[in-house]
Amino acid sequence: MILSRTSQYAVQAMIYMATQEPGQPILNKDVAARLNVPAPYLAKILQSLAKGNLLESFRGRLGGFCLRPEGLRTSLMDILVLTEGPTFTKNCLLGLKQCSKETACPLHFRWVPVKERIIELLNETTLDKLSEAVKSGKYRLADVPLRLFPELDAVA
Amino acid sequence: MILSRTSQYAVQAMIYMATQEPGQPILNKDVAARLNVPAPYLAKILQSLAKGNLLESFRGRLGGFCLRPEGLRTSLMDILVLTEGPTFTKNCLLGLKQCSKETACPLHFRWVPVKERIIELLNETTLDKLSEAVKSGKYRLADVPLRLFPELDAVA
DNA sequence: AAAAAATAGGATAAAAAGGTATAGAATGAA
DNA sequence: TTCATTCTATACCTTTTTATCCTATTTTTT
Repeated sequence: MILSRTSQYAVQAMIYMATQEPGQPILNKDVAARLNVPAPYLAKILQSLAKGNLLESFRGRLGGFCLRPEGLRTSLMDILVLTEGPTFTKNCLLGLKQCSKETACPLHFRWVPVKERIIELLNETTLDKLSEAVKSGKYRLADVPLRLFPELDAVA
Repeated sequence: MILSRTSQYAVQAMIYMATQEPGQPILNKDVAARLNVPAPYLAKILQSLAKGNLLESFRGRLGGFCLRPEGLRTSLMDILVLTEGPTFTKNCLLGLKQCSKETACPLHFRWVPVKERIIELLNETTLDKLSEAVKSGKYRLADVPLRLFPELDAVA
């Protein structure tokens, strides 16, 4: 309804990274297996997250990706601005190039307060909260239940 | 942020139809000119709105599209269910196939109340309200100001 | 120094969305 | 009837998004 597949994968991956041991690089292919998404595609996404300074990347043996030191404070907004573009929450619902308080589309004043709620949610929802939720075991991050990949439990 | 271009055009077109004389067919090309969108593309959209019973269509001379008799009560949700598909507001933010109260993604309980607000907005916002807003002259429906198309004032 | 393991990056392929073109069918008027 | 007008239907093209593949390049281990 709101997010591209790229963004969905990015958020899932970031939450997963946040559940892992800090500072310990995690392999792209392990994240991909855990989330059940195509590894080469996910690699591109992780690379762009690294370019955007949300992840660190290390090449070579013992390489991989991991959160930056303060990564747990990353908000959903931080991620989505990278994956959806900087105007993510700025556009008119009807697609008008100019739509502001002065030159408004007929939906503008109805939409703005709802949009504010969305923005608030994206800003206040951070990886530490989300990773705690996942670690509690009450929430699932991917479609396939964990138990179907017992070989990954060791990695986790 | 939320709507496909097809949906944006559909909503714009429906609002425009609602500002017109009831029962009087309006030409696709006039709507396209007024909204400044490609006419052949808009034609497809209007046809699908007609198939979905939101518009009536008439062929031949004096033909065109117009709202159905009770069309002013059409809500944004009515339109978007047609253009975005019936699961428009039903999907998980993270794209999980299964995401409900029982098997929730970590965003679920944060997202649901915001989504409820969006759904409420879409359901309660109807064409009569929106067309009144446009007819008041305080809101604009398309990017190009009306004055640039004086030849359309007669049509309107 | 060489081998192995990992990301980086560019080229490419497939699918979906956006947009165009064309032929056909219905309607009203000359 | 015939013609212009308008929607209908289908096929097609283009662009964007999603996904894959292959070849560097970097780093660690041997």
